This record gives sequence, structure tokens and C-alpha cells, in this order.
Amino acid sequence: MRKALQNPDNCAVVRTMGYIGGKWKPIVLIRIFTGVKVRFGKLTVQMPDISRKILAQQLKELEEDGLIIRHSYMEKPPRVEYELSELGKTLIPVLKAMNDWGEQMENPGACPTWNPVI
Amino acid sequence: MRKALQNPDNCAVVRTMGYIGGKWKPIVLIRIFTGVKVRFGKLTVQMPDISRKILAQQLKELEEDGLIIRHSYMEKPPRVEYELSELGKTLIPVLKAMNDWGEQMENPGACPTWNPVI
DNA sequence: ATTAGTGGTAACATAAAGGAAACTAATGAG
DNA sequence: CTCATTAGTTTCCTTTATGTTACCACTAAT
Repeated sequence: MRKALQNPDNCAVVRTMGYIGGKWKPIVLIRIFTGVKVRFGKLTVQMPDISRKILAQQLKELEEDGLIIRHSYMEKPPRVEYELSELGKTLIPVLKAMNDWGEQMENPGACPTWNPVI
Repeated sequence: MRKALQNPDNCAVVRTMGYIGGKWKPIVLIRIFTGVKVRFGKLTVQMPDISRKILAQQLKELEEDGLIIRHSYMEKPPRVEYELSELGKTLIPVLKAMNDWGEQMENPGACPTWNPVI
């Protein structure tokens, strides 16, 4: 669905959904934004409910879409770090708005998304 | 998935996705917000790509979630009008942020979502 | 020789979302 | 009597999305 939604003929909101729609993308972006030297394994620990396969897939799509940058260091065992791209950073206001709405909705404070987690 | 995402134990952004996630919900909400006396048929005309079945289903979910109000007049042929609830109106900043991001992304002006369409 | 550590991938399976086409009820118009 | 109108619903089917489990490559440490 992602690629279909990104179709330039679609309305703006629909296109946006093409980039951040999906169960995990918004939270993955926030984790990458609020973290430092964010590694794959760190993300799996922070978000135990997302499977490794899905996480890898979402990261790949986010990279394809130019929202995050993947730094791969040629070491053994491997080390990979993710960070938001400049384009990805422009999404912050959107993610913040979504976060704020969800917070005032109910259960404020469950999983404090916006506060950095080590 | 919608109900699962709305689980209060989830992070705020994830919960928000439970309400506005889905291919058509954001645009349906905007259409209802920017329109007057918005009727089912009017929506199908404004959004020819969404099938009647899916539209009806999304409207029902939005109503269940308390984001829109359904006014059904007992006439024949039937007349139904939709409007945003107070809660639904609190989503406007989120939808606006999504719309703005999508606009600056590409093809600005395709399907001018935010401007009222008759 | 075995194990731990890292960032994945492959094969397979299920769940959720989305959609096409036909159908309904009640009434007023012609 | 027949047709148009409105806001859906029903049935059946296809496409996406998400998830589980097992496995790989390479090195250093035990």
C-alpha cells in the first residue's frame, strides 16, 4: 500500500500516510530521533513487541524513502547505526502532533515516547 | 488492528495510529471538517477512489471512536449528515501537520485537500 | 571445539485491509 | 406499474501487512 499512497496524484495527507503509515513506523522514527547512535539491537530491546523481521523491513523502507540514514561499519560482529535524515527531521512536527494527541487521549505517560530512553 | 493499536498500554503515537491509521480515514476526516452538511453520497463523489463499502465501514469506525457524529434523518430516501465531534476537532492540528508535510513533499496542489470543495 | 555477539535473511503462515458487484427498503414522480 | 433516489449491506475474493521460526557469516573469547 505504501507505494500506492505515495503516488503524487494523491492528496497530501494520503501521501504522508504512505511514508509514516503502518503499525510501527512512527514509533521507530521517534526512537531514532530521540536516541543517540541508535543500533538495530537497541531498537529490538526498546520495542520488544516488534519482530526483528518487521523492524528490519520497516527500517529498509524508511531508508528507501529517504527518511533515515543507515551507517554500516564493516566490523565483526557487525555494527549499524541509524539516524534521521534532513528530510526525516521535517517529520518531527507531524510525529510530535500525533504523540501529543495520543497522550491527551488516554493513559498519559504509558511508554514515555518522547523522552529519550537509554 | 485498529483496536489493538488503541490499547492504552501502547505509546501515544501508536494509539493515535489506531484512530487515524488506515488508507482513507485522514482524508475522510478532513472532508467532513472542511465541508458543510456532509452526506454519504457527497463523500463518494469527492473521493471516487474509495468504494462505498469501505467508506461506510470507515465512517462507522470513526463514529464508534467518537471522532464524528452521524445525524440520520428518518426520511425516504434516507438522508444522513456527518460532522466532526468535539474530540474529532482536536485532531485537526494532527491532520494539518500531516497535510502540510505531504504538500511540501511533492506535487503541491494535487487534490487541494484543505480547501473546501463543494 | 564451542559459544557469544550482531544484524540481519529465507521460508512459511496468518491476520487485516481493501475492493467489485449485486442487492435492499421505502417513497415520490411520471 | 415502473423507475429513480439514498445510504447503505452482503457475499465473495484479492492484496497488503504483520508475525514465527530457524538459519547465516565472521571473529574473539572460553
